[in-house]
Amino acid sequence: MRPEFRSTGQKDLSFIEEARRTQIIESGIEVFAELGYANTSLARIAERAGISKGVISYHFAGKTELMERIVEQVYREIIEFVMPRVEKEATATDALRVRILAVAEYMRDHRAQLLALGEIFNNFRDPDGRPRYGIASNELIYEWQEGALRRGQQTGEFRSFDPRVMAVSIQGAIDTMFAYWAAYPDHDLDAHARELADLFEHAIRAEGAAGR
Amino acid sequence: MRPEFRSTGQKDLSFIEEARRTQIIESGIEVFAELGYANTSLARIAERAGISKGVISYHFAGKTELMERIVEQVYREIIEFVMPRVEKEATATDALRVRILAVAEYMRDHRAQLLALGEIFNNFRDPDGRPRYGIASNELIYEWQEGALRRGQQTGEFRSFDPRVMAVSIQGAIDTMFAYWAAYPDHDLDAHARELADLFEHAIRAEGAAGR
Amino acid sequence: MRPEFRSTGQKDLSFIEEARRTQIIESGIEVFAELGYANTSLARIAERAGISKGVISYHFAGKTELMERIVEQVYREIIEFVMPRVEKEATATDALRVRILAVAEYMRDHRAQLLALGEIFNNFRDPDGRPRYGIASNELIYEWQEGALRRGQQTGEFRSFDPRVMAVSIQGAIDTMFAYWAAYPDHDLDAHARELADLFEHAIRAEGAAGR
Amino acid sequence: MRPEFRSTGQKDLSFIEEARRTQIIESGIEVFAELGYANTSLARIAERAGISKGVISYHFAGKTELMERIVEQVYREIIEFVMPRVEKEATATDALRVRILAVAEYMRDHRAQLLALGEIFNNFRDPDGRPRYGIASNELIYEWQEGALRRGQQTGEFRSFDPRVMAVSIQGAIDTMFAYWAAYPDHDLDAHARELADLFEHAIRAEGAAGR
DNA sequence: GATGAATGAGCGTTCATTCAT
DNA sequence: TATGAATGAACGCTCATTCAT
Repeated sequence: MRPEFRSTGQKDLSFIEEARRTQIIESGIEVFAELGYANTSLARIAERAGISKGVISYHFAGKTELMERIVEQVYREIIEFVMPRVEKEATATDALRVRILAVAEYMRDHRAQLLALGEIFNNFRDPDGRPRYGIASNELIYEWQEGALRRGQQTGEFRSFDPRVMAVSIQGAIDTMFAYWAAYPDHDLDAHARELADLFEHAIRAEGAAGR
Repeated sequence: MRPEFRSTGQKDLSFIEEARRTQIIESGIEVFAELGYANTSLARIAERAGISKGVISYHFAGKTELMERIVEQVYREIIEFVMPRVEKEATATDALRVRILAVAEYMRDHRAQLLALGEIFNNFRDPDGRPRYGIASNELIYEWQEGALRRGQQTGEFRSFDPRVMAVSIQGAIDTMFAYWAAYPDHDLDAHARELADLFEHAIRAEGAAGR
Repeated sequence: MRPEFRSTGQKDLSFIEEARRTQIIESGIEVFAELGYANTSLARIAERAGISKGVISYHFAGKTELMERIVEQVYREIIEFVMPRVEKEATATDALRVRILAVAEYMRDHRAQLLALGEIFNNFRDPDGRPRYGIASNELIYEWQEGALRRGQQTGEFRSFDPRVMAVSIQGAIDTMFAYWAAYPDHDLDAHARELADLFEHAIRAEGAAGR
Repeated sequence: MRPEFRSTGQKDLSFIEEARRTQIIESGIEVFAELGYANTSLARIAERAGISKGVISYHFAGKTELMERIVEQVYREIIEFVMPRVEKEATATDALRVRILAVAEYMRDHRAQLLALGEIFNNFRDPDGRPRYGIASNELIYEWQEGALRRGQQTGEFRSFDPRVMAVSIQGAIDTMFAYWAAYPDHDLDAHARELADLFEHAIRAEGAAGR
């Protein structure tokens, strides 16, 4: 049994331990992405990683913890990629456009990560049957986007609309863009992203404002 | 075992047979909706229907066929509900608005059906691991919507944009509306639908056109 | 999945179902008796019964239910064998003697049953780690024996002593007799039982009373 | 790996080695007592001891040896506690009484030790499935007690009875006293022991002898 | 038409043990 | 001395499917 976390925190994870966990997480991402949630078993992940099945149970408390770590890691990666780019923008309009383009840019090199994230998000349930993640996990994103939209409305940049519905729709359009590209890898992701940015620019700008 | 071949086609399904299949499909929809794809087994569906497990295998070739029938039925219901309403509209703009509102109206009374459809769409895979449905199954919808958008562009009603991306985004926004409402049942679905209609009206109308 | 009990109760268990359950219970008794609690698995019980492993899970809710059924059945058998014999006796002294002899008689032909019962009694624990049975399950026996002893004291047949301690010790001596005989099958069980009856007769009779 | 052979015997166990073994044995006793045989794993013992799992395998040949050492130690402790007290008594009657009282006294402060001993005694089996200990391990005690009883019979102190059955029953009554008290910690252990001494005094004394 | 019964593969998990460091 | 890491077998259990009745 792997020792529990000690007082000094995660740093106590040895180099080897950390490497194995990373390896298992990456194999897990690949298998979730390729085979889907229902066909992903610890045995298959172990096989992919070239290790024995019990190793996963040694490094993770269970399948549950492995999935949580996958979600955590991918989520963090996305945010760390997207947020700095967005925060550089001056206007709310530009921030929204950059957000869409940045996510698309991240997608291009992290197809498996996002597929795995989706599989787990949509399917992982607690023992009582309730979704562990699901759309409710987007709450932080919704709130952040809502705030940005409200500010755009206050400056007069944006027209009047329900910021929550708009925030939800923006995220939905981004997710849909990914799903579409994931299904049709030849689809032009960047062009799609630019179209999406245009779409929402037209959708939210104040009535009198000129187009780009 | 139920005979495989019948000379006169579906009409040979006796009344009892048809009733059983309907009963099983409805129970299946409930279970998929409540427990999710990974927790839905034939045993649970049979339990819900109050029948023996073997009955399902008797009436359906397997879990696979049951899921296909569920998808078929729900899909057909939606189309039969939405299309007549859409086709009554004269302008492309109104048709889009009505489409969104009609789907929302359907959602209100068919939460389980749409949840089940989503579970199967997102998770059902062929033995080789490839998705059976997935976003590619929206192709017909995309093409229909694309055509409508193109016509709007030709009449000058709509601005210039990529009709495929717009069609995909419209469908994504509708799906997202459902997922959001399914997670937050107190959410005002009709208001959301109206906001969505406004959103896309602004997003697609020709530059000089007036708002509503 | 085996259907749940229905309103009309156990009689709904079909003949085959009942036969299989009996067969599995008997195989379970044999395996618990031979290999001990820790070495008894559903796989070994199935192997002994000559059936596939899953059959047990089909007929019993789990290992837990199987063990409960074994305990129930053996317990009931013992009581049904011993009680009628005891109740025929007139004096408390004779009743005690007959109880000991009757249990010994039962033991002779039900070694495996009693070994299995002991294994489960001593080892079966709830998920929280607390013993499911254990000595506390003897409470009914203790109370019954205690009552008989009290009556003997009231009639002046027995001397003064703590009836609970005596009841516990009688049961303990009987259990020990079984364990000793189970370990040394050549040991003379009947002679042991008679010695035990004498032992307790001397131990409990009123001071002035004559020996046998 | 720890060297197997040492020329000078046990004294070669370094102080640290001895301390570790003691620590592991004590943790093992606690875990066996609390969780029972089937739920006791080396991992849990190591966790209780606050050491890595491999350490146990380093200091003991395996789980087998650890259990043997636990049995040895507890057994020795009991004998060292009880025997000197018993040997001080002059009459066989008093020796028996003192034996019972002394064991009860030991129990009071060594509940875990005796529980662990019982778990291992009743469950530990050789790879071939046969009990390693079991009631047969009481042989030395039986013989010693048998001898004492025979001497009492020769001096005319005791009546005629089968000394082996009596010895087995005495030990059984003592074990049962412990089990009962272990299950009901509020039970008055000393009163129970005194009752037990009275019980056997009445059971074995020669017919004409007076009570206490 | 319908069922109860059975199967065998696969699941996540636990375990005692081994071994390089 | 001591450890972390890994292994592979076995565990209880669930599942879709098959089949005789």
